[in-house]
Amino acid sequence: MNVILKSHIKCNQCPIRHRAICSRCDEDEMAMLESMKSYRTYASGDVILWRGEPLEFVASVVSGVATLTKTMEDGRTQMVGLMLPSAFIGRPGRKVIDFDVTATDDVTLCCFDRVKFEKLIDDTPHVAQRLMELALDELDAARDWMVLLGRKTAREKIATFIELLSRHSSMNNDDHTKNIDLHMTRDQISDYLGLTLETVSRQFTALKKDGIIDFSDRRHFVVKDLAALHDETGDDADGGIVA
Amino acid sequence: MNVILKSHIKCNQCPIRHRAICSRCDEDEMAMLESMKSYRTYASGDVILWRGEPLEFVASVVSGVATLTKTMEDGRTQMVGLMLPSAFIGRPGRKVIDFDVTATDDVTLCCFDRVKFEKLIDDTPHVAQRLMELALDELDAARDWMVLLGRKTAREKIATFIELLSRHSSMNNDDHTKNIDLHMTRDQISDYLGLTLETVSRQFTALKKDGIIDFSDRRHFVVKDLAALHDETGDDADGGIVA
DNA sequence: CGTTCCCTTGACTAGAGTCAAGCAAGGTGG
DNA sequence: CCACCTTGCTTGACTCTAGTCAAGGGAACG
Repeated sequence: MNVILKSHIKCNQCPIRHRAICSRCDEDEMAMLESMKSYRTYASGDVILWRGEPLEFVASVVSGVATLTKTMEDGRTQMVGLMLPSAFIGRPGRKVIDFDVTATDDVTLCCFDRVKFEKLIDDTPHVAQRLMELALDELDAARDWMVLLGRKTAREKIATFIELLSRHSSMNNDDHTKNIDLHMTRDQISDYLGLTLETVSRQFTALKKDGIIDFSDRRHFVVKDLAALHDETGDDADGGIVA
Repeated sequence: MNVILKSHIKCNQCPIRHRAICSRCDEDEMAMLESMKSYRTYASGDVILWRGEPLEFVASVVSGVATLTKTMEDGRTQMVGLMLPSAFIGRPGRKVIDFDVTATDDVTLCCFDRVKFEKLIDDTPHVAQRLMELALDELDAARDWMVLLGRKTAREKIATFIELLSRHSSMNNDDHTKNIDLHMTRDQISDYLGLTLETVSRQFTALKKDGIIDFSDRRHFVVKDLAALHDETGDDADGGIVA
């Protein structure tokens, strides 16, 4: 469950120091942030924020993965964002958010009181600049995802998703033959890709039958043919659409 | 075709003065922007920027509507943004953009040299702050659109689209019974909604048969039953998902 | 007046959704 | 330690929505 901790990691030892909203800050600005921050941790599956709930804090993801989801009245759900470490949750100037934020892993957040943070932005241009960059990056990602949701087939969606995991995994570990962790259930993947869980399952099976991937267990797989995988994504040869 | 004009509208008479990237600027900052800007105009249908083309300028939409589209190798196209007056095109820190920008109406842009603008952002916090807000607004819109693309039925997509036009039109003109201009062809609408043009046409016909809308000609319609229209969007009663 | 563009409509198809049954792994309690 | 349950996943059979292919209408324009 949700635990609030006083800040105990020094900012200059923080794993997301170079990528988060603070990345452009100088020493004085860092000292200011350091005095304001507090950490919260959430267990896998915890809801971090409910849609419509008043937004008391904004936060950077320090470790773990959180998802943003929107649910329609009848229960249809669409994931609208995947928040990896260094991503920023919440927005200055808005008192509520209109999606649910959920921890898919154990998550640690570096939190700031929303009202104080809004004042900080006016005084600290480096934070606004970095927040602008992060928002524009998110926007690029959202636009790529719109192509996937609006135009790709189920097979292309799954191939794109696997390629994404594979690229992300090889950033941390350059052995391409290593098992990759799916992190999510079939149900969560279907919400991410705009499919049903049955279709996700069938497409995994199909890609396995075609020798493109192989599952060691339900949650871990190996990409056996990276080029063939890419051919199934619908993106062009140089990865253009993802750019 | 594309015409470049020296700036001739004074910023303090500009129609988007209060909403564009300059909205937070003081007099000195405005003078700076005024000296840098130039206008470009495009005719309906002109391509403003091709995907992959080096990005020489960034710009605000002053009048008219531009679209951002991504096209897959085999021609499948998805619109990923609709740029209305005050929207900002281009992003500091990126030399190319990975979508096409097209004028759907006659469009006037207020342009700034990209490199100069990037320097400006470092010196003018009010611009970075506003750009952050605009990016976050775009992000919210993109996330709503992801729900539409991933989870809504054809009928819900069309109803949402019509409601969007209707809301936008009543902002400028509060007579709800007035003809609303579609602005786009069926083909462009289908690219916006992730459908085919035939499905768009059929859903228009269906909504007309059900007495919810009525077409005066191919491009102009009236909403006859706003409540019934909303019921078809799939969004909840208070418009929650759009929030 | 013919051509082009845009749109509508019909007939058919296919891809993904729905409903349902059952399996496997892991956890729990007797 | 075994029986039982739960959760997550797979698979099959069937349905249905939206896509595809094709024909034709009507307005606009040269």
